[in-house]
Amino acid sequence: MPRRSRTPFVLLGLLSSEPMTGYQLKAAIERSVGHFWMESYGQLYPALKQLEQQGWVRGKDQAGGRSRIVYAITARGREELRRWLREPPSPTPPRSELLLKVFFGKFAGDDVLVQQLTTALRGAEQEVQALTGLAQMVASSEPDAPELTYWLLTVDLGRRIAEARADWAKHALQAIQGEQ
Amino acid sequence: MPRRSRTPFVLLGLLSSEPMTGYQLKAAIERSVGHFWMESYGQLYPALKQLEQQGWVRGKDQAGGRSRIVYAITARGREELRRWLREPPSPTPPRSELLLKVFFGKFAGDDVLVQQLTTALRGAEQEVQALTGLAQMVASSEPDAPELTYWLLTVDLGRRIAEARADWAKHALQAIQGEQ
DNA sequence: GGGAACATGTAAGTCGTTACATGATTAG
DNA sequence: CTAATCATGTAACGACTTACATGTTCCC
Repeated sequence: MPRRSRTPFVLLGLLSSEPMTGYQLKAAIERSVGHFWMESYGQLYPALKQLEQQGWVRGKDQAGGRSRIVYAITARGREELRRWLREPPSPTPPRSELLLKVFFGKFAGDDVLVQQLTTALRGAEQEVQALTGLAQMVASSEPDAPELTYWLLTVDLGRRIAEARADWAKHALQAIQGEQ
Repeated sequence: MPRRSRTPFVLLGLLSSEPMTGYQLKAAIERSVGHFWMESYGQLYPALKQLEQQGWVRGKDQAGGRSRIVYAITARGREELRRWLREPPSPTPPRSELLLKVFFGKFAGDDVLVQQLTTALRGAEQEVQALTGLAQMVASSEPDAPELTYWLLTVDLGRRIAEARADWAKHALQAIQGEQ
């Protein structure tokens, strides 16, 4: 059984707050869940059409002017979103290219590995910075938004994982260099 | 440009140690890098054929008896592996279904979210246990293997991230339940 | 007038999983 | 003899990315 796409549910989730066009949905994804989820137009527009066929959203062609289709979630759509939210997340097969390069590190020499780990450390530290900054910015600009708690939680997991990666990279560098 | 498959390099990496059949490679992947990487036969066998066409591995048909093709890495293959090991890992687009469910949690009710987070906490704790046990088992059974350091490092990142997820889940549960 | 942003979509191609098909060998 | 393991592969399908194509509207 092929793993099911979660694109429809991202769209339903965002349309639960307010009706939007496909283009606006793309922007909303980047703004709100962009730090842990992304969609391309090639996924988004076909998914919207399918959602409409299923009756989970309704699209209104804006008459006159620029071509625009504003999509709104239906009662059925809300129901299906709630059903999906109750399901346990399907386990993602873990894949880390960095770890592959660590594991086979001996075949390229420890200097290469040190280089990779240093870059990874920098990257992880930058991500910690970026997510910390993001959280502060949004928390101060929209301190009363009701969904703020949930949003902050999503940023927090990203930050904790980035911190774990940074700590690990430091540890790994010590283990490699200390051994030489 | 489409993202390049890393399957060939996993195979090259494992064949760097010793020649193997496709079937043995599958088992070796599970044993060694299975906690952060997996391959299916549907990827593996075609990849081996392509690697042979490129001259990065050489396959020897076992004459007589059961049909077996033992693959060995070539000098060219080692070169290409080293080249790949020097390249920075291509950034993986982050996708977390759990975070999606947290972010849209309000649409299903906090009780659903608590359920999801509790399951996630249990899962993360189990993973910490499993990886800790794995590290101890291998470290004690093969204490002198030269590649042990590298292997332990890969397990360690997994463990740290699982710990971060567990800590986060606890924090999230407090944030949700404390708010009610 | 021109460039940025708004807006919708498709075509081609890769990646990857799952399920199926087939058969030989070995251990009990 | 028979079940597990060893062994190789393919077909079908779905997910996803990238690049392309096209046109409008707003702001300077």
